[in-house]
Order: sequence, then structure tokens, then C-alpha cells
Amino acid sequence: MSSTGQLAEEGRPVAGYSAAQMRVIAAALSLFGDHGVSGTSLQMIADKVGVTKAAVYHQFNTKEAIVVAAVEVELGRLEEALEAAEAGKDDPGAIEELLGQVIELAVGRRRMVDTLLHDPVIVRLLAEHQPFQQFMERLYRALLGEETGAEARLRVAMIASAIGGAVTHPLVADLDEATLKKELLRLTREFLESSAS
Amino acid sequence: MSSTGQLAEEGRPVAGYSAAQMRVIAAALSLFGDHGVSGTSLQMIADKVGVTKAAVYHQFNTKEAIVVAAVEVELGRLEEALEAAEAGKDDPGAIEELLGQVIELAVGRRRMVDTLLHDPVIVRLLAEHQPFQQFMERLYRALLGEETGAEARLRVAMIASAIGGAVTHPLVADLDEATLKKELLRLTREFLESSAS
DNA sequence: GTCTATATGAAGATAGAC
DNA sequence: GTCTATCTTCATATAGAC
Repeated sequence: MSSTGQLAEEGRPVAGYSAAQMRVIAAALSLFGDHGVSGTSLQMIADKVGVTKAAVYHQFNTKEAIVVAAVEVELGRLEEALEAAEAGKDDPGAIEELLGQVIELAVGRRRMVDTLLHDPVIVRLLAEHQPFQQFMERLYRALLGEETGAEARLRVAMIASAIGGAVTHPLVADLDEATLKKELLRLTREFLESSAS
Repeated sequence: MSSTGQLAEEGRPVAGYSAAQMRVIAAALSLFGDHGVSGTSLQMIADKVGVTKAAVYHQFNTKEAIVVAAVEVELGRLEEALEAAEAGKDDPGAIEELLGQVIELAVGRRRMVDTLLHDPVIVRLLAEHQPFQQFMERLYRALLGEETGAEARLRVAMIASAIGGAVTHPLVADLDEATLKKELLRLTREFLESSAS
């Protein structure tokens, strides 16, 4: 039940998983990306790792524990960029830098993005699991900067969704990674800046 | 296996479902919105309708048939607005009108939006089921207007994702429907117009 | 159109040996 | 850390009566 891979006190996601656990997490993430959490069975995960279900259960007591670990690992990728943004929050370029990192990650790990943002099991986890909740709040706070009004929040909600959705959208499936990153950053910036005026 | 509720030749989704079938579809949509397709069992659907599983199977032979019908009904809500946009495609205001309808629908049916856009089962259906494919192509074509370049396509992909994602985003969960619609339309227009310049 | 009853398989999960 | 074997519950799906 307890997540022993821990996001520490202030919400910092760290690894702390064994090699065997990481193999399970990697397989799970890949399958979650393709089939969603509910569409992924422990048998599928075990097959992908190349072991039996019992071996998987030796690493994680429940399926939920695997989901928690997987989300933890993925959110952890944002930690460094988020800390940098929090540190330099007086710097007006800090948000744009964070945004760049978010886009970089979203494009690079696009197969998982949709699941992480929209899978109902994960959405529930993000909303109920305290450490995740805190992490998401930190992230949104950093992206919001000074403003907290309705328009600013909607703008951030739209940007986050636009980035997350665009990277897997069929309309731009033909674009290569580099182009997608560059254009996504440009259009995102454009949309953010029109608010400043 | 066959979808007898039919999107007709040119991709027009129509109802053609009995009252009993519509009860199943409504229950299914609601549950899909909460738990995703894979997270929703026929037992859950039957319970929600207030009948037994066997009664549900009498209306639809497979779970997939229910999913197809549900998607069909939801896409059908866009049909009128889409036809209007196609008819007035010389009119420069046609796209904005369509956009307004899309936003209206997205906000009004936000509980289903996430599932329809991101559930892996439905995404696969949308990509593989010909009638759905054609319908989505029509929709994208209408939203794109004249332009078909990479930037225009990315812009539409971002807008579509932004609208779909914002309506369920925790950051704006406190906004009432009217405000959300109004602001979403304003910001969406702003983002689209900056391309014209 | 709905029911009871049932078939068959796969799901999550555990026990205990190696 | 992994296995075989097993338990229980739930999944999709069908047969046949009312």
C-alpha cells in the first residue's frame, strides 16, 4: 500500500528502485502508453519483462504500486527543471526555460504523455495521492508565475493540454522530433506572450 | 462486428438506435467518462441501466459494438456544425463559427471529452474504423481551411488539444460553464488569429 | 426486452519450493 | 529473484425460458 520509492517531504520524486523493479516499471510504462492502465494486465507486464507474474508480484505487491512507481519515475524527470524554475523565479526567463524543458520531455516521451495526462486511473492517483498532488501544484505554480487569476489559469491549462495533446496528434504525426519541438516552443511562447500585452 | 448504427456513405453519423439501445449507450458513455473503456465492464453498464448483463447483450453483441455506438452518437453531435462549416467554407467566419460549436460541445459534455480524445481503445477505433476516420478528416479539413502546412496543422492540433484538455483541467475546475466557454473562445480565437498576421 | 443460469477464460493475488 | 501451482473473483459471452 505504501509507496516506498518515495517522493520526499517537499515532493521530490526520487528513484530508489532496484534494477528488477526498474525493468518492471519500464515495461509497465510502455504498455500503459499503448493500452492505458486498465488495459494493461500483470500478465502482459510479466511477458514483456520476460518473467512470470509471481516474479512481478515479488517486486510490487499490487498493480497499483506499479502504477504509483511508474508515475513517480516519469514525474521525476521534471524535477530538475522544476527546481531550477523555482530557484530563479525572479528571473523572467525562468518560466520559458521550464516550458522548454516540458516540451523537450513531452516530445521525447510522447508515447507515455497521453496516459500520464489522461488515463483515468492515473488522473485519480494524481488527484488523491498527496505527494503527486503537491508536485503538480508546484509545477502549476511555477508555470503561473505571479498571476493566479482565471485567465492566467486557463491559459496554463490550455498550454499544458496543447503541448501534451499535440505531441501525439495525428495531424502532426509526420513531423520529426526536432521540428515538432522547435515549432511547439515557438507557438507556445507566442500564446503565452500575448497575455503579457 | 458490423456497425449497423451506421455512419452513412459520406461519413454522416446518425442515430438509428432503439430506446433500449440508447439507454445502454448513455450509461456506457457516463461510465467511460469516469473509468475509461477498459475500466468499464458490462456488469457496470448493466447495473447503471438497471438490467442484467444478458439484456445488454441482447442490444449489442459485443462490448466493442457499444463503444462504436457511443462514439458514433457523440461524433453525431458535431455533424450539424460541421456541415454548416463545409457549406460556408468561402465565408471567413465559418471556421470561427465551427470553433464556437466545438467549444460549446466540449464544455457541455466535458465528462466524455477526455475519454473520446484520449482513451486508447477509442483512439484505435478512430484510427482504424473507416467511417470515423473520414469524419475526423472532414473535421480537421474544416478547421484547417485553406492552409495545410506544418504550422497550420500544429496550430489546429494544439487548439483541439487545448480545448479538449482545458475543459477538464483541475486548474480551471472552479470556473462555471458560461465563463469557461466565453474565455475559452476568446483565447482560442486569439491564438488562431495571431497566425493570420 | 428481460430474465436465470452457465460456460470459459483471464484478471489480481498468494503459497511455498528452488 | 524467479519459478510452479493454486485460489478467488471478475471478465466477456451464450443458451434458453418468460
